[in-house]
Amino acid sequence: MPAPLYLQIRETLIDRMARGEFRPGEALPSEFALAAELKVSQGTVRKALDTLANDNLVLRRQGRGTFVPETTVERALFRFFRLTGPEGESLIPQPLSEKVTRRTAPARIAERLGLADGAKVLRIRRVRALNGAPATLEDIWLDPAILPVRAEGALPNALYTHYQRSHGISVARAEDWLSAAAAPRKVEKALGCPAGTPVLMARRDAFDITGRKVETRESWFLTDGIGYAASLA
Amino acid sequence: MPAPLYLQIRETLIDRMARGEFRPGEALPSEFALAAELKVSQGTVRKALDTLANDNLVLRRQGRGTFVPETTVERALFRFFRLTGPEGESLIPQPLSEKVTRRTAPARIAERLGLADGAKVLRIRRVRALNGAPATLEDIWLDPAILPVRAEGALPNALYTHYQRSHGISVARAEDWLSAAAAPRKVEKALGCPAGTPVLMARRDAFDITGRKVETRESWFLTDGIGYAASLA
DNA sequence: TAGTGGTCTAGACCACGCA
DNA sequence: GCGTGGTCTAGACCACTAC
Repeated sequence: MPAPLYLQIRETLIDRMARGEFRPGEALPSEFALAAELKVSQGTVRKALDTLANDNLVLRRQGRGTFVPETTVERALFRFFRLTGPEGESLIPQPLSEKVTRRTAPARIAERLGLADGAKVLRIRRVRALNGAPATLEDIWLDPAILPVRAEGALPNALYTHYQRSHGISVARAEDWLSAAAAPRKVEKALGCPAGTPVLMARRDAFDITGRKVETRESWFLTDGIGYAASLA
Repeated sequence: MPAPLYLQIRETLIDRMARGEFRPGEALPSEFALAAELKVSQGTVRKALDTLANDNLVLRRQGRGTFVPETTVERALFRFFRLTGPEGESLIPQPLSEKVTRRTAPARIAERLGLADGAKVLRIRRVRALNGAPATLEDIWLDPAILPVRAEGALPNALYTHYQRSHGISVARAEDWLSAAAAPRKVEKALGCPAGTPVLMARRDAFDITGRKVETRESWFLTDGIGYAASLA
């Protein structure tokens, strides 16, 4: 039994976005144009576009068109940066330091990125401040075959924007796994907190629009008046 | 400008579910029956039902009908209990102890429940085990005017099932706010962990289908091989 | 004014569950 | 076999945007 037409069209459109035929910020063809091209009714195209809009894979604006989302700094920060104040106020992280290194993947990282044992990967280690004080240490691990981030030159605060602009990779979805731990030594040093301070530890896998894993990271957060907001529906 | 028809119908259906006209586990009238009753086309009713299904407020099953979701134990546990093993394996909490008390609301709780300062509330304090060891302490705060949970008799493991069966309240949505802390004394005592153990602290507000806040809770989790799973789309 | 997505309708046929 | 929701089509009109 074949998948419904509208789901086939959905996949077609995802493919075309992924291979860069429709680029971030650009409008897709109109519903009628797509319907004519794909030889289905406009209603079927609409249903496909609705499911994409629902997953934040396209942006529909009445009177204007259907757009491939741009990973703007604001979007990246609000959608994928979940640390807020106690009443849910957004916080804006301030970069303090960052360093890109090429190294052999630790076993757990190689596994999470689906690479062979001993593969070379890139690690971005960065420290950011919240409310003026150093509060986050992030180790971001990348497969250079997918995201060959260059070590030279400062990276922007919103990494996902950089992935899209410089490497054509749009992060569409992420899965976080949170636990509490005593700050490891590297966190103590980076954030200047006392030995054994309880910190929020987050493991994240991030995926592009085709569902491919493009990043894995390990982050540590000082949660003094700060928390990770999650919504369950 | 009035809201679109299908949204008005959505609200009508939510109202009717909330006032118990359609009960959990029961089927709603068919699309055609609703269309005839509400004097709109079947397609419009369908669109309303689709938005409800999308928010998990109804359950659609081809060939059978559209159902008001029952908060089964499984559903409550999988949807609103987010602690998993490192690979995302679900864990099933085992109740160890629980106590319901009536007391004056602490200021922060009164505020979160929208009650006057000094109002009387119910507190359920319970301890549960994961993987065989005590791992969670939960303080659940209720407005007795909404959820007059009785102190006598054991409560089921899945509280939200109890809210629905015994009080007609269906929890539809929750917002969690997570931070890390050194275990407070009550957590040390309840879970038997050493002083100062880092624990995951979760603040939750839970809402019914009409959007009314029906519960607030504060939980502490030992995260040894355990984490809180969150999905960002 | 022209073109876009948003709403609403009407009707056909399909896939599924059940008696 | 019948009733349900799921898919697909066709067409009308509205609301918003751009020119």
